[in-house]
Amino acid sequence: MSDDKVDLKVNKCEEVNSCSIIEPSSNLAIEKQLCFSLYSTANAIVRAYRPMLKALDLTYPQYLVMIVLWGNNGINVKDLGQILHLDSGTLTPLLKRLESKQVLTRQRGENDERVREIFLTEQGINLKKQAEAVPEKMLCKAKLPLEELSELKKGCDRLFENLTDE
Amino acid sequence: MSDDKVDLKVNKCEEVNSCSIIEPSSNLAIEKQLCFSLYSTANAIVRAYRPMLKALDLTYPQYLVMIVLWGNNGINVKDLGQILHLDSGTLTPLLKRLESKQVLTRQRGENDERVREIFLTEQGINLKKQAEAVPEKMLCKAKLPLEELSELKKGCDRLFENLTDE
DNA sequence: TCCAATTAAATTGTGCACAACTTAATTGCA
DNA sequence: TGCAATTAAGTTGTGCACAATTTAATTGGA
Repeated sequence: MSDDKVDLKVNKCEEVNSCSIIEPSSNLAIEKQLCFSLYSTANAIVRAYRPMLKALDLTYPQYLVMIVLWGNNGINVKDLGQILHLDSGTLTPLLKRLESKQVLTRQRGENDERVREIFLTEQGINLKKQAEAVPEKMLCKAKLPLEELSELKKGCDRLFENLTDE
Repeated sequence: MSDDKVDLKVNKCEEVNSCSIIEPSSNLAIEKQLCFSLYSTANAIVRAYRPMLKALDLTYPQYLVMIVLWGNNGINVKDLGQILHLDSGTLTPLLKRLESKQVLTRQRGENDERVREIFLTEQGINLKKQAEAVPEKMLCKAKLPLEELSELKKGCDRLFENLTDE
């Protein structure tokens, strides 16, 4: 039975000539799906960060929030969410956990009581020094030339844009 | 509304191709961006699948499991996990949810009582017909040439391998 | 043969990610 | 000016992902 429509096989539609008709096994099929590769790689990235970030007592999403704050101290939840593509349902509990770790505080906006402004504590500011070692370690783990990583990023960004703007 | 504050360091580096304010090393900055892009794109993919899979009453990880089963009916949890790069802590509850939806059954291996073999029900087998429409819709949403999607997949696979084999 | 080591799943607990909804403050316009 | 519409954040509930641990079955070597 032909599986050629069950999977988003990047190779399938390439031309009628190539591969998909030859081996319609579902195992192989799933290995041909871009979405599955991207999903698995994102999981692998979070796994790879985990031991490095453990020393900072941060998860990967928490690390992303801290990176934004190191450059935008006092940012509010909405703007933070626009940068990280996350909503308040994700950010509010995450920020509360970071607050309980004493790396930031969440203060009400003076002009607008609805807004929460996020400020780094001294501890949060100091964490940046340790964090600066992380990307290098990650680059080591990736074991790919910068040019290739850069191309990969461009592809992800283009796909993200297309999936996001409707 | 100037977005250049919102359009954080993490994104600035792509144009400058050199260091950001927060990250002194250009290489590290670029690398960091890739992980964030990939992570955000994976989230966007799951979001994009959601409305399409809702008609099948499946989540994206459940859909992946079903794809494997449509090609490997009777597979056990360990082998399923190796294909999908997921462990029993993720799969066991997921499979129980699929079982409660009556699309599969989980049976003990005859030769080895430790093993769980997963079998599709009639309902599960029939679901494949509806699922066959999904990949094409996804391809539409991606709005990118197949050649570019194929390159993107190759990059993800290479990165996944490097992050995974230690 | 026996029992320690290994193996396959399951369990427990934490932390996202997000849909759907609620709460409360602000805005705008009739 | 008053109040409906909008907005920002928070809440609730579901379902992953995964580390760490547990349970139970199987294997293998002394």
